[in-house]
Amino acid sequence: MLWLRSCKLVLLQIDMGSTIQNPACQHCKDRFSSVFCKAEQCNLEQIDQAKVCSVYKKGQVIFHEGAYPFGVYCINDGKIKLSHSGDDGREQIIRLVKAGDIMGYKALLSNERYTATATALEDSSICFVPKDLFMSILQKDASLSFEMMRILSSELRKAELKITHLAQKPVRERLAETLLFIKETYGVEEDGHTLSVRLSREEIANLVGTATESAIRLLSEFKKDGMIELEGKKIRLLDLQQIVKTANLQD
Amino acid sequence: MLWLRSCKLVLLQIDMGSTIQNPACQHCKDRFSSVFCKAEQCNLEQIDQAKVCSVYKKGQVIFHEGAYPFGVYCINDGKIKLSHSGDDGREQIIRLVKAGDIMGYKALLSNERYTATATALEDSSICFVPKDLFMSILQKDASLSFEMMRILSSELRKAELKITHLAQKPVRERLAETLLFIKETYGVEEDGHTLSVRLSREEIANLVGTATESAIRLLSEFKKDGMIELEGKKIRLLDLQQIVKTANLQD
DNA sequence: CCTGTGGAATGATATGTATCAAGTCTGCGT
DNA sequence: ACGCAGACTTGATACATATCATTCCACAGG
Repeated sequence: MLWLRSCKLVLLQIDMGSTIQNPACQHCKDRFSSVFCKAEQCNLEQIDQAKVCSVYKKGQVIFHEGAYPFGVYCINDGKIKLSHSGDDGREQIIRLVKAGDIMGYKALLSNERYTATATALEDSSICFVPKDLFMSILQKDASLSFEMMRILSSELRKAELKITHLAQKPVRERLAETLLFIKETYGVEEDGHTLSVRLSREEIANLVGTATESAIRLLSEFKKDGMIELEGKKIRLLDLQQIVKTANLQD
Repeated sequence: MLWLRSCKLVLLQIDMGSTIQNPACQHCKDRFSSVFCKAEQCNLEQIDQAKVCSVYKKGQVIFHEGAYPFGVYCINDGKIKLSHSGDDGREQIIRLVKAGDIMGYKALLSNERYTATATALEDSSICFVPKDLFMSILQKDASLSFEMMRILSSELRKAELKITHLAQKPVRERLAETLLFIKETYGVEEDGHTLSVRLSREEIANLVGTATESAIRLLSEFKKDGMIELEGKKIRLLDLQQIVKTANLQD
């Protein structure tokens, strides 16, 4: 019983991430692409004062499905996955989050518990803005509200498109689409081809919505067809045109 | 060439719906459940003045995927389906809209074209609020903005859940879930069992995300198992507990 | 009344994907 | 360097679901 409690304590510590010197929002390299770029200057300063910036190691959980939200998270640097865990334990990746993005706003706005778990895909530095402050600024700052609505609308549009594709497209097309989506989201390395995230095959499968083995098999096929190149977790998109064609995108 | 143009004119006329006596928002039976209930009184009056209420017949299209939005629609009475049409022409129903709900806000907020088509499931009376007015009120009225964000968040949550289920659950479970969803949305008739919408088998399939024949077959099974009763397009949910169990809902 | 039409139902069959079961590889801690 | 656990890969097989074809049925129009 004793070890259990101390174990929990350790976990808690891990979950908090380690607090680092707070970098000023005004100097954040993503201040022009983030939501907050729309906020009024005075509000931005308030956020800057109140926020807490932490570093999370790869694999660490930032927040858990079912937990109550106490604020929003703004990614300073790094890559995060947001995922639902289905009834049978299989996870479904709902969103990929990058620097400048915020997360955790949905639960906050609808005043419910988190419906997804946020996990760091690599070491990441993340700012936390407390609920009360965020909500009160949202009340006063129309352009921030507006930006939030824009983001929500855009996420909703993407989600609805994903529903349609999940219902109507075969795994092969969805996998090709997912590769393009990863490229859109996180970009490529200097060579212009290698995706700049390292995802496990299981994660790719959970993004596509299929079994791990199916994802592996199709990736091998793509490789055989010369569309991609595989080297461990590195994925190089060689023939982009062919991938787009395979994805069979119309809308 | 001439007949083509006149044909288009006729279609346009149909699409507009027929304008009727504008009922006052203040007397709308759904004014307490709609988004606008949160709007400040003065703004509500403005909306009331500017809105145009029209009647659409069953099967009529209110707006089309790909068209530009000029305002939001608020359902006064009736039932609407919102659907994507996939690449192969099959439609995916993404939302069922009822009295008091609004639609068309997503395209408006993200300033893009409609990504879905709205079709009346039965004769419906729908109010149209022009874009400029809606947007300008949104700028001033924080509580309306807030309510919009709440709605968007909630829709997003539902969409993400649907993604997970579509990826992980078999058709049988999704069909049961869909029946419950229809009940939640539109309710039942006086007998307490019969769903109060008439949907074609194809529409049910498009809601579940499966082939029409599969939906039909499973509905027959449900009937054989005594969970439901079928009579043409009427569906009676007899054994709710069993349906919930079949849906296998955990989250 | 017949007849045509569109939705509904059912059966036969094909096929994509999941699942199970071995293997192989790889990185990591000792 | 070793060995071990976890990730990856590949193959064999089962199964759910889509697809195609046919029949049935209700209903509207001539």
